[in-house]
Order: sequence, then structure tokens, then C-alpha cells
Amino acid sequence: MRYSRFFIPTLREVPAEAEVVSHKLMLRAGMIKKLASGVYNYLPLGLIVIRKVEDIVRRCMNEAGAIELLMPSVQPAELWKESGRWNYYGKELLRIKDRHDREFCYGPTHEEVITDVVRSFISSYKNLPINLYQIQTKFRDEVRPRFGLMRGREFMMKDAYSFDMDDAGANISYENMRQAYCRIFEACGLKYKVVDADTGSIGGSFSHEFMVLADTGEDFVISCDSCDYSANLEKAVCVDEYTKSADELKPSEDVATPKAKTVEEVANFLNIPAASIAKTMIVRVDDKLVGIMVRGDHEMNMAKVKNYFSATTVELASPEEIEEATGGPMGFSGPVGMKVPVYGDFAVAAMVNYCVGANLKETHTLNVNHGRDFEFADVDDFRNANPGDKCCKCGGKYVITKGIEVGHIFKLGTKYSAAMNANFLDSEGKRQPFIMGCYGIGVTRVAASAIEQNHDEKGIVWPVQLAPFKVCVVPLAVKDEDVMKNAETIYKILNDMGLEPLLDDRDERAGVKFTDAELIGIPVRVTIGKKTLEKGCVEVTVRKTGTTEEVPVEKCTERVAELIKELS
RNA sequence: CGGGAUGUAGCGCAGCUUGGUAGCGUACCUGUCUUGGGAACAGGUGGUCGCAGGUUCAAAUCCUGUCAUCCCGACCA
Repeated sequence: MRYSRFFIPTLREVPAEAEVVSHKLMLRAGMIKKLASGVYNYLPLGLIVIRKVEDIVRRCMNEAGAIELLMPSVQPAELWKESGRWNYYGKELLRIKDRHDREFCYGPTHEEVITDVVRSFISSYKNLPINLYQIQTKFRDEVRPRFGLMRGREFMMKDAYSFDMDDAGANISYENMRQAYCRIFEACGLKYKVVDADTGSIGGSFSHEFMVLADTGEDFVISCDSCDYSANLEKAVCVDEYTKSADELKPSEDVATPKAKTVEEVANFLNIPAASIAKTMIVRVDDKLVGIMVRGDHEMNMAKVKNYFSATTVELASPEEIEEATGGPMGFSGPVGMKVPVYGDFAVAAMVNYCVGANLKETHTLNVNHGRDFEFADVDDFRNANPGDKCCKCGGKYVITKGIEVGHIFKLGTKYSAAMNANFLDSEGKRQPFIMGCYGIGVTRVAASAIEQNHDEKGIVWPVQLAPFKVCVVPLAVKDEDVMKNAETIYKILNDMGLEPLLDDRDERAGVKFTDAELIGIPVRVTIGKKTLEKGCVEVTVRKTGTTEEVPVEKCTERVAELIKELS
């Protein structure tokens, strides 16, 4: 590709809309242009990178035996009503009506459609297992889109769906995809981690997330410092590692805590550690209210609450609901005299003589004890894991890192096949629902997270596998015949070698060309100038390290190939 | 949806307090000159000041409403 005939509108300054590094650099490098909140044009340079990700994904999926198809982005409401998600999915589902007032939605995912396809054509166990996938544009009307391609509303996704005749087969399909995903992220040249995850609204029985590790990630990954356990913060199990103190139970007493609502305020006011306070959160689990108690220095985990109750929705209660449940105002809730059941986290169950809200305005109670002052309906794990907590597998210590979720695999079971009446006949002629799995990769998010993980103050440092061009040929004086002739020759050879060169044939000064090449992150640069040419040499520079070497003209293409191989 | 902020040229910003000819940098066009790290000089193109009302002789500026965008939170395969 010749730079002068391509379209790379680089920016000198960062548009005010960008905050995170991948967003800033994608805008500056001329890869994307915003059209509306969370909706982007993919400019030519950005599109090349996206296609690279797609190619890797496609190759690995095909190798794993999956078959590509393409489903529509607009889907009829009936299918969603069949699965029950038309009501369940919420506002994230963009609902639209056609000219006949028929209901449709813009697909945020395709479980319903693929289930419809498979039930129409596959009716025998002899045709199973099968794994179908597509790479396609999705739309999710996110509450708050942000960070450019990282959390867009419209984005590109690879979604695959497996259909098996039994549970054992479904597990094999799942494991097959797990391995394929590892190969995909390795082939992209990214540092990643596979973690246990919550199944969320897609539903199903178990799930793993693939996280690209980056400091700017939105997700927290808990992993063990001594074994291979790692999990999403939502999922990471907190073990009951506490022993209850044998201290004598003291009589409880009410104390005034004016203006002290939060644990921190109460702890400061009463001059006691946060860990000796137990906070009582009122949550609405589907239609009923319950109290959840966690230690003052812990965070309640809504996903765990939701799973414990097998609930559809879990939300923090409104001030009115809190008053209804406790008889007191928000900020001073406690378990004593509560009108709804109270559940305790393991850590609270081990506490004695602790401080809780008194369900009275600006009052807390000291030396409260369960068993004496109130009873737990049950005790379980309801909190977020913290660094330093005991590993649930080996007893080592948890550490916390940040990551970006780029892939998610689920074993769905019969959730959709049963709801949508998608069955096959087994070898005994009995009707059985398909056992399904679904597997997603955020293609556009992979591109963004590659930048989060690989950049410096000058710009992007693409992993070779995702780089839009592998090498940039930079003639410094395009009007000098000798320089240009050599540049053209080198460009042609590199092109024939399949090294995807970009020839910067613009009549610009050296600084402009260098700065742009570094900004857009091309792994290797060949610089052709009069001075080095007099010695029969050109310069070869590696973007990542900044190291430059002089190489004889006739050897330079070979050297470039070597370097690219080393970088891959 | 709650809290905070911002909308003036492609991009980055000033002007608004105290109403009176729309400004700077960069980018872009023309020319001269230059060419190994975002050159210099000269001349140019480009803006219904987000939108709609209102106040006023006069509104980018004051008032009301509205829309859009971003950040924090809640939420989220």
C-alpha cells in the first residue's frame, strides 16, 4: 500500500471525547470516527486490524471444526418471546417496529435465531454434534457506552453455538472451544487469562471468561498466588476461614451516631475498626425484600446473592422499601427487629459483640450478637473476594489484577432448546432437547485491548499478528531519484514476500513520517536516506525497542523478515 | 436512572464575569524556500457560536427550555 493513495487521517491532538489510551490512540491513528455515542465508523486502518482479528478467529474456529454461517442482525420479537427473553432482557435490547407495526429487535446475541435454524433442519442424533458460528455486528443499548471500542453499543462479535445430544458431548464441545479460544488469543499475540465466571443473563450452568490483562481494564480478576485458580471478582469464592471468638457476650447498648451513616463515618465517630461493624444491606430479590449482612470492611456481591436465591433480579432497595423492611431510615439498618429475613456472610457469622444500625435515625447498637439478639435465616458467601483472602482451591492467597473481557464461553444446557422446543430423536427414537453451548469473542474489543496492552508515549505498538502493516518503508526524500528507486525496489520485494509493507511516499519531512509510523504502530520501519545510501545501506528500526541498525540495501528485506519472525 | 461537566472552523482552545464587527494554534489551499525527528515566510479557504424560545435598540455573552457528548456511580454476554 502506498501511503499517499491510502486514507489514514492521523490527528496531532487528542479529541476531547477520549479518556482511555486505546480510544485516544485509535482516534489519533485515524482508525475510527465516532458517529454517535458508542457507535463508530471503522476507518480503513481500523478495518484492516479488525479483519486481522477476524481472520485469526475464523482460522482457529474452522480448525476446531466449527462451521461459519451468517444470521440477520434484525430479529423478530416472536423468537424472543418464545425463549422468554423479550421481557427479561431489559432496555439493553433495542426494540424496533416495522411499517406494519410488527415488533423486532436489533440482535444483541443470537441464541434464539440459531436455535430456530437448528430445530428446523436437525432432527436426528446422527447429525450431532454441530457447532455453528458467525462474525457479525451486534447492538446492545448499553446504559453508559464508554471508552471507544471497549464498550460500544454497536460492535463486532464472533458468536458460536454448539449442539450436542448429551451432557458428556456438550462438555467435550465446551472444552474444544476453551482450547480454541486459548489458541486464538495466543495467535493474536496477547497476554490473557482464563477465569471462572458468573453466567449472568445468558444463563446456563458454567462459564469461563477470557481476560486480556491490562491496567486500564474494567474487570477485576482474582487469582491465586500458588495454584492455577483464577476467577472473575463476581465469581471468586470466599471460603469460610473464620473461627468465632470465644469472648464473653457483652450486653448490647444503643449509641447516638449523629450524621454517621456510612461504615467509615461510624467507625471514625465511634473510634472502632470497620471490621467490628456489620453492615446490613436491604435488597429486593425479585419481589421480596431481604437483609444481607457483610462485615464493615467487606463489599456485598450482588451476583452471589442472585445465585443464592436463584433470582431473576436483585437490586438495592429504595429508601421507602428500606423503611418498610426495617422500620428505620436508610443508613441505619440493622438486623434486630427486622421485618424481613436476614442472611449473613460467613465473616459476620464469626463475629461477636459487633456494631450494627439500630433501625432508628442516627443511632447504632454496640455489642450485638446473633443467636442472642436475632437469628440468621442462613449463612453463606455473600461478599467480594479481597486480595490476601484464602484461595478456595489450595489455601494460597488471592491476588487481584485488572483485565478486559474479550471472550466468554458458556455451557447453556437446555435453557433455549427446552424453551423453544428444539428437539432431536436419539438412537432409541426418543425426543430429546439439544444440549447447547455458546461462545463469544468481542472482535472489536480485541483490537482495542491489544492497544491497551501494547502502547507507549509515541503511540501504538502492534503485536505483529494484528499490525495493519508489518513494515513501513520510508524514503526521506521522495524527489531524490536514487532514494525513491531504492524505496520502490525494497517495497516491491517486501510486498512479494508477503510482509504487507506500507510505502510512505508522501512528500513530507522526516519527522512527520517517523511520528506517523510510530503513532500507527507499524512493527518495523525501513528508512532510506541519501546519507546511508552513499554507504550502500538503509536503516531498519524496530518499533517496540526503538533499536536501529544499518543494513546493506540488498540484505535489508531479508533482515526485515528475520525481525518480523522474531517479533511474532 | 442519580451526581458532575462540556457544546464556538476538521482537531485543540480563548472570548461570556461587565451584551456592541467571531478570535488564536493546528490542519487545509496557493506561492517562495527548505528536506534525517511534527520547518520558515507571505497570502488565502473555512464557523446559522448545539437547537428553540425569551429579555434587549443590540445576544456567543443574560434568562428559560431542550438536545447532544464526556466523566463518576448504579447497571451490563
